[in-house]
Amino acid sequence: MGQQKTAPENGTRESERRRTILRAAIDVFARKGYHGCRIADVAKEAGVAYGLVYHYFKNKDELLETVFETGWSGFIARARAVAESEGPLVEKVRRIADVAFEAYRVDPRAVKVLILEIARSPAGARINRQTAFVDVIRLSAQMFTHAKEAGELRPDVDPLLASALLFGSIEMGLTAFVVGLADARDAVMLERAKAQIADSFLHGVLLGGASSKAEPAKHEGAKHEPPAAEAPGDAAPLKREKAAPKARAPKRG
Amino acid sequence: MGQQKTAPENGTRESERRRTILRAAIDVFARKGYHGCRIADVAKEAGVAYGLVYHYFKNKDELLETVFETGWSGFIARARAVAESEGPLVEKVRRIADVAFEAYRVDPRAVKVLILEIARSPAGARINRQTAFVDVIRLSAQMFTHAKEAGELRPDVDPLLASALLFGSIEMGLTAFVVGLADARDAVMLERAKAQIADSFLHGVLLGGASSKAEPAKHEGAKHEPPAAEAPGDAAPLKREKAAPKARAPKRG
DNA sequence: CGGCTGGTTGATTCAAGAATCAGCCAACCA
DNA sequence: TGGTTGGCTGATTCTTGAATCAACCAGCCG
Repeated sequence: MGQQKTAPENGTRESERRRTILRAAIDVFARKGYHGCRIADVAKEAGVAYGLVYHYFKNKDELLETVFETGWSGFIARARAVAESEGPLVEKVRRIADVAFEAYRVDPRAVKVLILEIARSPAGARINRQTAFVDVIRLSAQMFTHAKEAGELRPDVDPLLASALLFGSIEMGLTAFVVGLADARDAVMLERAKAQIADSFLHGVLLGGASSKAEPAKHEGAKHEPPAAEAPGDAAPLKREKAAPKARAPKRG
Repeated sequence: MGQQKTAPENGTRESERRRTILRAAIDVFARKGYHGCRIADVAKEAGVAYGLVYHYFKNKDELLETVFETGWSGFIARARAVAESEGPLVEKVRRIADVAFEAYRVDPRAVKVLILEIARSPAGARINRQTAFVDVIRLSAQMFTHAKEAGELRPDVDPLLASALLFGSIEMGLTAFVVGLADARDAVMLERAKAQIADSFLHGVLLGGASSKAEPAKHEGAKHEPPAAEAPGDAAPLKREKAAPKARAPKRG
């Protein structure tokens, strides 16, 4: 019984096929959404027989669950590493934003599924999903608690809420890209969005508030001056044209 | 043809029954999620025959759509009113947070559905949903653009992104309650959360940043001192116990 | 009173698609 | 070479639940 169905157990002994299917699932979910696609779609995308999906995954739910765990565990591990590391809060917040945006840059599809399908979705919340989501927030809440004790935070700031706000900002920032509100094809924009999220969260948006002056805006030593792309003609340089994705037609044959 | 099926037309001439069904739909969606419930559930909840649902709504999708429009239109109208009003940005931001939290206080179920089911959900994005969501963000982005021109915003802040962040914060703040991370039964907590969201967004969370000193923290003239409930023992006063909601068992008879 | 109208009912129909299963085939071993 | 194993196949079965529809009933009008 060194290898039974639906259980890869040891991460390494994971069949090539299984991974192919998982990848296909991510792509299909990202394209049509969990409910909007059939197992057949996943199988086809993976170039594999319908039945094989069930060889590797107990059912459709487990498939989504696995997609989730795969993607999420990576993120949470990195986030945890940052949260539990030593250093000033300012730095940590920036690095957390980093982690999230880097994940998006590397695999936007996966992030899309995570954000759109899993993070919320109460339906079939058989698994952690919510729990896992809540975990990161708790995790970083601890970070804020420590920061507060160290006098880095305003005393009237609630750590749990601050944590929720940080991730809310990050999530919505990413959502803007996922949804096409902002152009995701431009790496510079991702970079700027990331920076602004951290900055706004830390210093607020008001003119009066300490601008990034107090801190080097970038910890990569790059531009201190906004890039030329910053055309002030239109006030929303992140905006762009985008055709709405075509939804599947109603069933009627 | 003064009144054909599935079309209430004039808001006022809306049959009592129709409203009952809509209400039931909100409750059931909030409890089980859109995909997790059958029309039969809605009918039962409304105390109405199965078929009647189809008398008033073309199909399940239209039902969700209507729930959405009903709830959302109210919110967007208020938000727009605030965004387009005169006054300092600080005030506007606070009032927008107000609108959102007030909506939640009045009808948490409806807000839950809006947040969990509709705002995201790419599946069946037949209608606006996303679009509508995007609209509010665009709307408030204009507000930020004006504020920026008026010199109220830091120059390096992108209006569109700022808007996304504000609503991201609000949404995640509410989500914390929806999900049970924070205790929603306490009006004081809602009040505090609301205040902190606006404050953090405006001034940031750092100690160095201008605290709410520059502005009266509350525009309702109420408590300037945090209530006694503010036990500093645990660093996360918003936390509370909560049993996980029971999910429907897997189909297997 | 008897027939018409329109809201109401819920059993029946029907399609979608999840899950199963009987077996195929390639590799490997005796 | 014949037999065994196990990844793999995809037509078939079965369940679920959306949508339909024929009949019902209450009020109303002629």
